[in-house]
Amino acid sequence: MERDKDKTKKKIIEALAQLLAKSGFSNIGINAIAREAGVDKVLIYRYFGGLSGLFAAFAEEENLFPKPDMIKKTGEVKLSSDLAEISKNFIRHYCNMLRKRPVTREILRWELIERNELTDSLAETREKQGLQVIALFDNYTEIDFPVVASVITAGITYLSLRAKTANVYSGIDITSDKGWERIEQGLVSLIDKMFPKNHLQKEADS
Amino acid sequence: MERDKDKTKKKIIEALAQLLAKSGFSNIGINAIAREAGVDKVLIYRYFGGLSGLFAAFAEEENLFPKPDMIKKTGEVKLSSDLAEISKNFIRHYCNMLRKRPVTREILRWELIERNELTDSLAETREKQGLQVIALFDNYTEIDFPVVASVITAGITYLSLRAKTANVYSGIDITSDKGWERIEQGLVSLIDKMFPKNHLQKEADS
DNA sequence: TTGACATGTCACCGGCCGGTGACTATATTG
DNA sequence: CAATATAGTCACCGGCCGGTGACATGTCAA
Repeated sequence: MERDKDKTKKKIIEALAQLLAKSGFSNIGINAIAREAGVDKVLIYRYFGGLSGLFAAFAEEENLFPKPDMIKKTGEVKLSSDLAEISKNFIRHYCNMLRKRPVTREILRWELIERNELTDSLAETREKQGLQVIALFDNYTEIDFPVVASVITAGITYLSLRAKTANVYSGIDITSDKGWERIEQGLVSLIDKMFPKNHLQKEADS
Repeated sequence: MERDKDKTKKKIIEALAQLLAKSGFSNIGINAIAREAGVDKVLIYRYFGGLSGLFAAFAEEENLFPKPDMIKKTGEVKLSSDLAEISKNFIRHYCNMLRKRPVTREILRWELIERNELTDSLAETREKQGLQVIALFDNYTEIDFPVVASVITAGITYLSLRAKTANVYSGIDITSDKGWERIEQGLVSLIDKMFPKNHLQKEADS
């Protein structure tokens, strides 16, 4: 008997992360978490008030959806470069972030099935950051930028989730680093098409 | 007692569709399906050999992922218009198809979680059709078209699934017809950017 | 030291699950 | 009519689930 409440709480929270990374949300339950943590399930009720409370604690604890570097701590956006560069950086950051965060992916997966304290919390931060970035493009009206940005990030999200149950999507390898470099690169050139530097230059390379 | 094997089989298959549309795949199980069909569960084992067999039968029965009109029955592709027009038509078809097919959406959702006879069957037809369309753009090398097409269709898929648990994605309304018209329109103008008719015309409207 | 409290253990409940064996009722065929 | 195959019913099993009450054990303060 360890008799250390804080340590036990931490063990439980880490067990949740472990379970998510290992087998996704489908097997998440009081029994499974307690088993994984090597702790009696009644403690989950006592310390967190059940699954919901544990989810809330987990959402606060972990850095599930880090802000891109371009968004400073103050929430201000670094405007050092043009819109195309901002877009490219965001895409690169988003791809890498998702690729190296299995737990975040599992929660995004979960989010498509049901809502709970965890998914809601993640969805909220994501929505806020998305709006923040999109706001930069307010005066760019040649295309419906919010729609395009939404579809592209949604597409990246989908492909990163799909990689768990498939290797290929429309011929694109979605499991290897190489495949993801191709995806990033392809999107980057799309961005260049969307934001032509100027018409003269465009005329020149034809 | 009805004593009509074929009718009972149909009842079971339809119960599966009903359940999927009603409450998604999470509640799918022998007991639930039998209950929904008003039939004893042992018949599912006898007639289909269990869930897997039922899934296979269901996949054959239903038209879960209809081909777009542009792909004729022979598999040939109608080349009546230019690449931009083909892309736009495909996007429109894909959005509408997903929006009006709750069962297909549920299976796509399922596909992100686990694999079974149903999800594999749907994934296969989808992959084939995707490659067929993308093949049309083989000689268009200005951008990595397969990547862009994959990300866009993946994005549409994600947003259509996400609409079950959220109303908004980066400020875009993803639940109403109006919101989806905006998404279609936004992508259509993106396509126009990707396939400029010619440089003279492009120069003219600036 | 002793009592009170916090921490952790254990056993049990009802409910749903997938799966199966034994049964009944109907239809068919000789 | 009788024998047999087929369609459908029913009861039961073990296992896992979420949830709870009763208990044991350690800690700390009066």
